[in-house]
Amino acid sequence: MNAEQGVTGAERVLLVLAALASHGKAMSVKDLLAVTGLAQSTLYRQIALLKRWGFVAENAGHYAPGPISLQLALGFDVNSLLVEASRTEMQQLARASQESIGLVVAVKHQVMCLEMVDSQHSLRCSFEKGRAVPLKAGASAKSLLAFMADKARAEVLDNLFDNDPAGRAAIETELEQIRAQGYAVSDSEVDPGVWGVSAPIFHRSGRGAGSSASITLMAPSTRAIGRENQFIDGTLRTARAISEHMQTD
Amino acid sequence: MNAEQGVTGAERVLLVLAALASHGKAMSVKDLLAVTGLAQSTLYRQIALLKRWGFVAENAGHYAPGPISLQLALGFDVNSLLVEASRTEMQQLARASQESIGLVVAVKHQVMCLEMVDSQHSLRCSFEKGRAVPLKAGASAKSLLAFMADKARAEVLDNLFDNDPAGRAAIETELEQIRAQGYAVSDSEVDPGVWGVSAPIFHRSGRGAGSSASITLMAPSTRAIGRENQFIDGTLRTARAISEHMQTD
DNA sequence: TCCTCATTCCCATTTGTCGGGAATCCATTT
DNA sequence: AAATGGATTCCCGACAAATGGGAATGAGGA
Repeated sequence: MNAEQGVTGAERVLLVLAALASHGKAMSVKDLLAVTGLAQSTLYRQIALLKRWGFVAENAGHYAPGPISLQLALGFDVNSLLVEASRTEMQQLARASQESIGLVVAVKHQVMCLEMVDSQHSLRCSFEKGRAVPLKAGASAKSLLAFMADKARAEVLDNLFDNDPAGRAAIETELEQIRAQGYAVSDSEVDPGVWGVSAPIFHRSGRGAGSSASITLMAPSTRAIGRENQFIDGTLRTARAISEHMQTD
Repeated sequence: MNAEQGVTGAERVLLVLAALASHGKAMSVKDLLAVTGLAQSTLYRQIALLKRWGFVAENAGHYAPGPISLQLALGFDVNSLLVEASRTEMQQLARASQESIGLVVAVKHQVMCLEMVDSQHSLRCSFEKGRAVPLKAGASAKSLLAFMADKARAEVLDNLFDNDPAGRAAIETELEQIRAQGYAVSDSEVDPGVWGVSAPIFHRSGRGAGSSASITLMAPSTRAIGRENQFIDGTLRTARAISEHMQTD
């Protein structure tokens, strides 16, 4: 039994990198101090290290991910079986539904978009590859939470709802229901006017049989009215199809 | 045993990440052991850490960059003043020359492509964003080496030519000449049939006034014949224009 | 069945890291 | 010009944490 909570040693470097990644724009040292909670001298040491390796770049006192990030992203794309296996199915669903389809995963306490096939409508919901939002609300987040490993879920919820036992309880029961029905729905839960449905992809990674990826369909609420079942159905079917690809490969 | 001296603590994590980044495809533990020179137990500890944070992903015993890479890449794009400042100029040069233009930087011991504007010809030279090659040969590499800080150059050359004093001496004098003329040229030096010219971009980052980025024009050797001066000229002009943008900001 | 490779554990040792605080720089502001 | 505030670097003793050797286990492959 490992006590995993204390931010120790090497973890501090990753803490800084992760902070830069999720912040979305260049951060000052002050920002980083606040976000990471590191001591000043420690922070500077980590920054220097990361800079030396090309993991962060500096612009006049502001820090952002460095050039090696591009290389990493390239490596991710090339090697992601999941994205590979999903692309075709996602395109089919996009064509059939005429709405936007996303492939999302849970990373730490965020839901991140790995791949996106946009709707052709001029009014469309979208999301960039690599963009992330808190793993807290919305169809994607709920679907991911519902079907992730119990321990991992507890860890996330402990963190995101530590000051809100009521909200915590509410989401727990909602997740229970989502597990029962096999998908999650949201309406204007994160962004007003956006309706979404998300279903889990199961891939047996190693021993665990959990899920940490989902397929999400997003549509303007106005276009979703009356077509909820069609959308839900298609999303479920797509997620299942991808799950099967992941088994056999 | 590690050839380098400075591999300490937190650096080991980055060592693993960097190895995955530059390898280009998923690596087995055995590969990583060989490349990083770490002890088995240490390596596994680093991998576990990186996995926990989403920096690496695993597929049946093979490791590759994880999803957070996409987020990092996004952050890099958004915040790279250099790329921002270069894009327009690069497009102009591409239009004028009808050849491919790349923006490259030196990262550790590699030359990495940050941005690329492709030629319209069906026979074209190209290079993906994020792709990297050894900082050893070719117009881009030589231009970067020639104009980088003395200490950094020494560090790279010490490393890449440690078994080849003759090659080391040869490139030193070549770099000398490149510094004098302000640009580097190559012909079939890395890839057969590819001609290239590369000129440095100067940006005063902090106190140092060195350069670590270059603009490179690449063309099939056959199309370069007789147009060398035109290409060299255009590349120099473009690099200078970008340098100026970087000053005034 | 034997051998290779992946993965996990244990533990004594030592090595590197942490962070408080102060000193520098630098660019503005007053 | 002096002062103010942020960024950045340096120093150093105490402490905790990481290292890696080795062995054990599991899974395939040949």
